[in-house]
Amino acid sequence: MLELAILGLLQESPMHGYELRKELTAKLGAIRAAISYGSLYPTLRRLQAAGWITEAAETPATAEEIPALTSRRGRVVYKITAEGKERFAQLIAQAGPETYDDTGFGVHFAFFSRTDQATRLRILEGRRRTIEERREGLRDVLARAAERLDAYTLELQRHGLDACEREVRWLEELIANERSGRAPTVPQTGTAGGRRETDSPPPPGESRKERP
Amino acid sequence: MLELAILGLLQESPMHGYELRKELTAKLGAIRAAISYGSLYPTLRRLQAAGWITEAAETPATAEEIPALTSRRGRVVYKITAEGKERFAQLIAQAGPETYDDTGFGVHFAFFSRTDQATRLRILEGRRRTIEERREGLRDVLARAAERLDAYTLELQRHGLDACEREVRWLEELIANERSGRAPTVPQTGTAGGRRETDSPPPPGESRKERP
DNA sequence: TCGCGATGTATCGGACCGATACATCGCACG
DNA sequence: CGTGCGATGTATCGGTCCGATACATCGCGA
Repeated sequence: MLELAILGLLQESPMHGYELRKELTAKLGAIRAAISYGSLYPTLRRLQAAGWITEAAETPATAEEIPALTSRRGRVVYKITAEGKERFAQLIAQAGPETYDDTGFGVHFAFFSRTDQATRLRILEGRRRTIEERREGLRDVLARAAERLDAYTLELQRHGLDACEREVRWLEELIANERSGRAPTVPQTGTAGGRRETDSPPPPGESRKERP
Repeated sequence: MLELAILGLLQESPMHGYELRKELTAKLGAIRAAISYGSLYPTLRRLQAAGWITEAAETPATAEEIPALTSRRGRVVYKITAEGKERFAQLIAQAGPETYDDTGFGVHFAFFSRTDQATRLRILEGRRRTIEERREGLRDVLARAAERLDAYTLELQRHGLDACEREVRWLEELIANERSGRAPTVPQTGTAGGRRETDSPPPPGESRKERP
């Protein structure tokens, strides 16, 4: 998952670790708290070893005369390679079961603008399926095992069930929009009454050489 | 987290691993998919080594005469010890930062009927704080960095923000109820219009059978 | 009788987290 | 003037948990 996210972000521009973490936090803030350096740096090393990213020298020109003194460590800027872009395209297109759990779906969704429409639709429907199953599980417990559980546990299940129903509706909207070729705009039920006028559908992205 | 959940469940009745997993899935279904055996069994071993739980022989009487033949492995039933109950009480009362993340809060909440009211209130307020901070982070991104992000990422943030606002409202209800000493009943906005008539606040002890 | 799905215990490699360490830079405050 | 502190920045370590896999038993229907 982290691998996919890093490859996706570096496709937008080269970055160093700290920056990557901030961007990651901004982009995935809705689904996870913050990426730990304890997973970020080892992953960067792994990606570099695999040849998907490379170090880009930070201040390449003006090579200082005295390199030995006060060995400045400096920032390490990474950029994606051609192989890395291929890897990203492959990861983004193939959908396993982990594509539909909370984190996996969030990461895939965050890069939907780099995903072709057929894949987007497949992922949205897979996610809907997953949430519907979770929802059915919760309904079962509430209907069949309610007397075994205390009031707090029941309230937790109710809240979870509500969240599932809400997410299914959200996914339905997105799927409908996707089918009709519109931008991912969902009628705002939330806070401010005003709805955003997102002006244009994202040009259906780099439509890779998917078979016509 | 798993440790706390196991200790809590075994306090209700002795169980073997498979059963434990099913109960865990039922009780925590709203917050996590299913506990992996790859973490369950090692944790059981750890808890046993620490003396919090012990093996309870499954078919103690009728010791078979031929123990060497066809060495039946059989189920391993665990029960909690007195030290285990102390450990549970200690874990449930102390609140660190991990108490307020999604999983941690869910596990604590699922055992609220074994938690005293002051601790319940503290945890609910801590959780609200955490979600409010997440909400502010999302609002910041939506207000300040919207033009940097694509339509899909924005939609993800909006959906996340909506979930945060919803959860804060839910927590407000629970906190209000807690303060007034009522049972954890939240006015149902969801599917079926009927509201449950939970008759009494659960006496802070083990109040098993809830409704008659 | 044969197979198959549910029950049941167990391990292994890997992903990710939280704590920690350490170094530099700019700047506010005394 | 210095000095301390928060932001920036890279890095490691131990531990928790997951997903895949293996293997054995039991009941039941074809």
